[in-house]
Amino acid sequence: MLRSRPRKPVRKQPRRYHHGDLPRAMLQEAVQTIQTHGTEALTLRGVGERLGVSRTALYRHFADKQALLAAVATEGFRSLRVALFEAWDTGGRGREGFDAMGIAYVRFAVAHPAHYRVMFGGVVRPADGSQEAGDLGTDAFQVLVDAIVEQQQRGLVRGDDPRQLALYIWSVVHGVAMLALDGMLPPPTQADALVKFANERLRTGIAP
Amino acid sequence: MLRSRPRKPVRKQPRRYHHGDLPRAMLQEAVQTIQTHGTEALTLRGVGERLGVSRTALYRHFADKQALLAAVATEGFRSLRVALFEAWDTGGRGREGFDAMGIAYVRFAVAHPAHYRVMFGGVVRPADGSQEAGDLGTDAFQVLVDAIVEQQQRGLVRGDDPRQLALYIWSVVHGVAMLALDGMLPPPTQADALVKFANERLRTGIAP
DNA sequence: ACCTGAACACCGTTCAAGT
DNA sequence: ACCTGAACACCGTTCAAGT
Repeated sequence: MLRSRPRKPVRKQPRRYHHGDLPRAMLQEAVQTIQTHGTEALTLRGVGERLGVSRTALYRHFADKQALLAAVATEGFRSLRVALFEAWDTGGRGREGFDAMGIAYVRFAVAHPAHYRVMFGGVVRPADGSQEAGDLGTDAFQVLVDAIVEQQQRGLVRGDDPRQLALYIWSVVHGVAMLALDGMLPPPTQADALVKFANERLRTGIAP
Repeated sequence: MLRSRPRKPVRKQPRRYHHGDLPRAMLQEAVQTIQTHGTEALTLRGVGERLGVSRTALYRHFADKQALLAAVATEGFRSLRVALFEAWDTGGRGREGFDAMGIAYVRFAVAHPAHYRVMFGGVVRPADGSQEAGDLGTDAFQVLVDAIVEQQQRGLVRGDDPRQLALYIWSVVHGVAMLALDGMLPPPTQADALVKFANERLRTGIAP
């Protein structure tokens, strides 16, 4: 709608080979389709059509639709990892940066809801090519673990196992993100408010 | 596999009308199919076939596949609400019961992963008949809010807005559940361990 | 009212064939 | 190697017609 790029490029010339990086083009198309029209609107035939390529050409680069979705998930984890580290780093690598990380996490999910669901929606099975996605998920997770360790060294966080602390905190932001995506937090700014509240509770606990 | 019930009932008689509660039968079939073979294996044609009913008969009771999935989600929220209240109530409606609630929540998700994903996977859009599902989600949520209020009255929980506290705690258990479903917590017992840890952190906070 | 078969449009995927 | 059209099996959904 907001894009001026035409959906179906009209070819007056006879169909020619797609010179260039077709796998990358497919991935971009898939990500964009999911972002603007939802995952259920993603069809291999549509991707090929919009790229001016035959339907079966895609199978040269991705084993099947699952593999393409796995690549989409991988791309998402890569972006998420970058966003998290940036928030942590520019936030001063302390209490403030950590809070910024939480906000950045939820904002990423809210800004790319369908993409986020592909990353965590169970579409990517542990069986098929999701190992890469899992590793990248671990990479994003590692940013969180590192941030915790650094805070522990500064005496900002208690000395529990940083991996378990990270799992706990990931659970919180992931949970907030999912609730936001499911519309459980009516006003859109409510998500930020909940993250802020969650950050406070994470620090001081709920005991009176 | 473990069931002895035949997949495709053989009818030697000419097809007869399905006397009985077809909507309920459909819902049960859908829930069972999702539980045992995954959501992607759920097809209206298959449901009809297994029920000994024509494909189009289903449309008399559910507008479309989305509506059937919405009913599945509703059923899930109902079960979850029961499981949560039971854990809270038999746990003594105190600190122990509250911890039991958290464990019960995650166990429900782990025991019915596909069903849980239908409830929270965004399949049920806010647009179509998901209002009932949303209301039931609110019902399950209310159990949590009530538990918090009761603990506040007993001086077990600080006097914050119980609704926001409930959202926060729901985020935690929901996040743990999703991570467990995505296989981020390798050993299966790891989920229980994380919930236990989360329950502790919820009480005392992560500040040193 | 409730159910039926036939038909439509649309998928993912495969395959023999082209350059 | 990379791409193509045709074909196959399988969906969700609609519709005129039966009881």
